[in-house]
Amino acid sequence: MSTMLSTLRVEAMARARPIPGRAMEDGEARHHQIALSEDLRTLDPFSTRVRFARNETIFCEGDSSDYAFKIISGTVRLCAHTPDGRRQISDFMLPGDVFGLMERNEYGFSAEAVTDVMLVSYPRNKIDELWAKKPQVVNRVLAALVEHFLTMQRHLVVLGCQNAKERVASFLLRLSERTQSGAGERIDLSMGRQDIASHLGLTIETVCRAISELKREGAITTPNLHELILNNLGALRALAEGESED
Amino acid sequence: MSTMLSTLRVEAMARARPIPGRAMEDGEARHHQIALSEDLRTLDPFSTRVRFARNETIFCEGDSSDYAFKIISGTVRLCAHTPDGRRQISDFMLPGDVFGLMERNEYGFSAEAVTDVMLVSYPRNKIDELWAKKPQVVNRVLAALVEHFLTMQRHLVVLGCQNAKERVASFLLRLSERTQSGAGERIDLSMGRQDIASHLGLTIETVCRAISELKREGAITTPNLHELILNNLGALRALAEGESED
DNA sequence: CGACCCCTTGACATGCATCAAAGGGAGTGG
DNA sequence: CCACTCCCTTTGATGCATGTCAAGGGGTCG
Repeated sequence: MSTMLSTLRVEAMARARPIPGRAMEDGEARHHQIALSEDLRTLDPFSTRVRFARNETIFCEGDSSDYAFKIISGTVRLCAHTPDGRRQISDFMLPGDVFGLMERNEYGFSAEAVTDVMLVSYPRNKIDELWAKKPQVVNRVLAALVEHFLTMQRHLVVLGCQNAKERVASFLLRLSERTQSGAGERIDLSMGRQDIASHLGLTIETVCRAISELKREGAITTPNLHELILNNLGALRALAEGESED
Repeated sequence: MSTMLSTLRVEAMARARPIPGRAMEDGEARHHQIALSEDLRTLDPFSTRVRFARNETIFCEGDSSDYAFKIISGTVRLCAHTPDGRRQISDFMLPGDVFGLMERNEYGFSAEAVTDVMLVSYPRNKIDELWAKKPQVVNRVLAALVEHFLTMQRHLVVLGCQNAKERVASFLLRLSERTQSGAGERIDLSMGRQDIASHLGLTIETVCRAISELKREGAITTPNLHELILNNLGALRALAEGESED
């Protein structure tokens, strides 16, 4: 009952299944995140609001991991840089997301502001104190880690198995699931095409062509550069989930 | 001191730095794994030895996650299957490795025997009881999760940024670091070429060609199909870590 | 010895990267 | 308010790395 990871599983079960398939998982992800966010709120007296401008670096891989961050507004990219200048964006963080929480002494990746962002920073030592006092916080952290984990695993499949159009479809679907849970269609594409490319292991040109093709097929519409409408979720899912659509 | 994640970080620090660069990280990974393995040993009375034959499925994605496993001997692949039959091997598990530990109700991936394997299975509920009694076990699990995490992140870079030869070089280096920590050269390539391909997001032919090319260049030697000698670690590292080698 | 399975190599096809240039959109200065 | 400029996106032309298809090679097991 009050055991450690079992609680995590109870939490996951307690949640009524909203939609079958992937959407459910994201629902759980958000659920855990909200719980975690609540925990962090008790640290508000020790937290600081920080602002970063577009393209500013929040921290670098290897920096001493003295703070965890929660996003108030804006978008952040988490990325790894290789010695020869290539980079891989492992994920984007949106408002409400927490990052830098599960590091060792040093951050394992860099964090950069995609847009102007407002963050709350929580000092490491206060976080440690918090979960020394409240063991159940550890469960939430574990839960969040496991979710993050599944997300990365899905992304491994994207990078390992999918072609350009499928990758873009996967990306758009996940973005839509993260922002509106409903079948809502309008997506805020706050990151540039180059960032999407770096996330999907493609070039900017290939991303553009894939988007254009989806537009031509009527699956999506782009009212402007940073906004996008999903007209045909079914077609996108067929692409993203690898169903042959003959 | 006896706080939760801080302990994890103390453990990581306490370890003297063995070798610079990636090897250090793997050293820490092994360290955590050994600690975790020790914890599980207290569960031995409840554990069962299980044998699986080559290519047998240990569990499927979606199965109820009633057991965690530790490998005694043999190799296991963790993989995701897509509806249309493609698959992505997220990682290989070697003797000493533990898997299935951080699942929710259901496993998030499938596990299959690459070779004949001998496993120890630990019942979920006993694990829960263990870390209800010994909170420091949770730290080890967290530490292991974080390590696993960094591993996946590095693999994201491999899949997102590297070409075929670089991928194979990365794979061989990691394998060598996991098995012998020294500059040892002989690697046991227990998995088939097709499995390597599925792990690296390539086809079997491309993997073969990359290996052949590395052989031609003298970087490696293949005494037989399932054994491989690294002759030139420097060249392989240059490839894997993306240093321009003009 | 033969059959099977997997690996290896070759020939060819193609999807994506690369190179190049034109097309918006937003901010700035006249 | 318009024109200019800059930055990013989009589209096109071309080349290359890797996928695909096909044939042969080598080891292992019956």
